[in-house]
Amino acid sequence: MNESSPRQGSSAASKRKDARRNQQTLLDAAAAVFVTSGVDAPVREIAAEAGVGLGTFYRHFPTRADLVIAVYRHQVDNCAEAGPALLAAGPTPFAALERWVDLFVDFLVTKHGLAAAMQADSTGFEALHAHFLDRLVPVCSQLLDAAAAAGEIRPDLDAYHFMRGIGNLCIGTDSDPRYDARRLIALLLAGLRQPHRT
Amino acid sequence: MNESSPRQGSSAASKRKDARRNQQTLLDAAAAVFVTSGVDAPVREIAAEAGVGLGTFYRHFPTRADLVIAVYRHQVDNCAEAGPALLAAGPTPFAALERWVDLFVDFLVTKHGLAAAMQADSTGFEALHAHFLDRLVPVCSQLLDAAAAAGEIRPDLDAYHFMRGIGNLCIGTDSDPRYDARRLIALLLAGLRQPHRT
DNA sequence: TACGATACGGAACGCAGTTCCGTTTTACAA
DNA sequence: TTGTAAAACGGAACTGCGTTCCGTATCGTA
Repeated sequence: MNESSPRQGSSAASKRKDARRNQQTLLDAAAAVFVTSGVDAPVREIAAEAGVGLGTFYRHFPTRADLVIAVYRHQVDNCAEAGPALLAAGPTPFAALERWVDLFVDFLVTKHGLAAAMQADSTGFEALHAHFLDRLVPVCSQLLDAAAAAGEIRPDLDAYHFMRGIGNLCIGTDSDPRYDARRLIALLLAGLRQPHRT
Repeated sequence: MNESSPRQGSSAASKRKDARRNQQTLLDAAAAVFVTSGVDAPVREIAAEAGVGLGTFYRHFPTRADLVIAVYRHQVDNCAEAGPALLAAGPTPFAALERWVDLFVDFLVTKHGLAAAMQADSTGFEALHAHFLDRLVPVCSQLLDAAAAAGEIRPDLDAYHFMRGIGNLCIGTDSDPRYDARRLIALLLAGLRQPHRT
C-alpha cells in the first residue's frame, strides 16, 4: 500500500526518454524554487526554471499540489520511518515522541510556507494534506500509544489531532520572526503529560 | 489612540449622504456574505450583494482586508472589553483566562475561515492581523499576568505567542469537522499549568 | 527513412484583487 | 429654483494566478 508498488504514475518509468528527463528536471527546479520563493511559488516560475512550457508541467503533474507532494514525498517518508527507529532507540517512549516531533517540526518549518499550504481548504493542497496524514498518522499514533502505555502521557489524544495541532502551530514561522512555534509545541507536549481532566 | 477620536476615515461621518449610506450597505452586505461564503468571498460578490460597483467598494475600503477589519471591529472590541470584566468576576485569574479563551475561540471559529485569513502573509490580511493583535494582546497579557501572579500558570509565555498559538490552532475548523481545536487549546492551557521546565 | 504515437510549448481561459476614468449625484450658492 | 464644481458612482480593464487546449516537434519503431 506504499512505495513497494511501482505504480506511482508520476515517479516510475513512464514511456519516453525526454518525458522522464523533463519530469526529473521539473522536480529539481521545483525543489530549488521552493527554497528561494517558498511553496507558493507560481507554476510559471517553476516551469521557467526547468526550461519547459506550462503544458509540460501539467502533463507531468495534473495539479500544482501534485508537484509539491512529489517534491516532498521522500522527506515525508523519511519522517515516517524515523518513528519506529526513535522508539527503539530512545530511553523512553516520550523521549522518542519529543524527538520525532522535533523532526516533524523541522520539516514543516524548513520549507517556507509548507505548514500553511497544508491547510486542506485553501489553494488545493488536499492531496498533500492527505499524503501527509496517511503516511504519518500511523507513525505518530504508535509513538503516542507507546508513551501512553508507559504512563508518560494521557491517552485521550488521537494522533490526527496531535499532528494537526503541531502542523497548525507551525504556520506563519516564516512571516514573523518573533513567532516561535516550538515554544507552543513544547507547551502542548507539557499539556499531554497532565493527568486526565476530572 | 483608539475609538475616542472620530478620525477613522472609514467609519466616522465622512461627507456625503450617499457615501455614508453605501458604506453601511457594504458593511451589512459583507457581514451577510461572510456568513454564507466565508471571509474569502470575492469582492465582486460583496459589491453585488450591496448593489454597488467595484469602484465604490474600493473607495470605501482601500483593500479587501480593510473591509474585513471594519466588519469585525466591534466584535474584536467586545472581546477586548470582556477581559477585565472576566478577571473581576471569575473565582480565579485562571478561570477568567479560560473563559476569555473560550470567547476568543468562539469568535475565530464562528466566522468561516477567519482564523486562516489571519495569517499575516497570505492574501493581504496584515491589517486585520495587526488590529487583532493591537487590541487583544494587552488584554490577554493582563489575564496571563494575573494568573501567573496567582501562581496558577507558569509565567514564561507572552501573550503574543499564546494568542498566535490559539489562533493557529483554530485554523481549519470549517474544512474538517473531525478536527476539534478546543481540545488542543485545552491541552495548551494544561501545559501552561506545568511548572517551569528545569 | 517514414510515420504514428507521444510529448512539447505557449497562447488563451476563468477567476481573483485592484485601478482608472467617464458619468451621475449631491450639496451649496446665486 | 437652478447652475455648477466637487464628490461619489459603476464597471471596463489590468495584473497575476492556476489550468486547459491544440498546433507543432520529437521519439521510437517498422
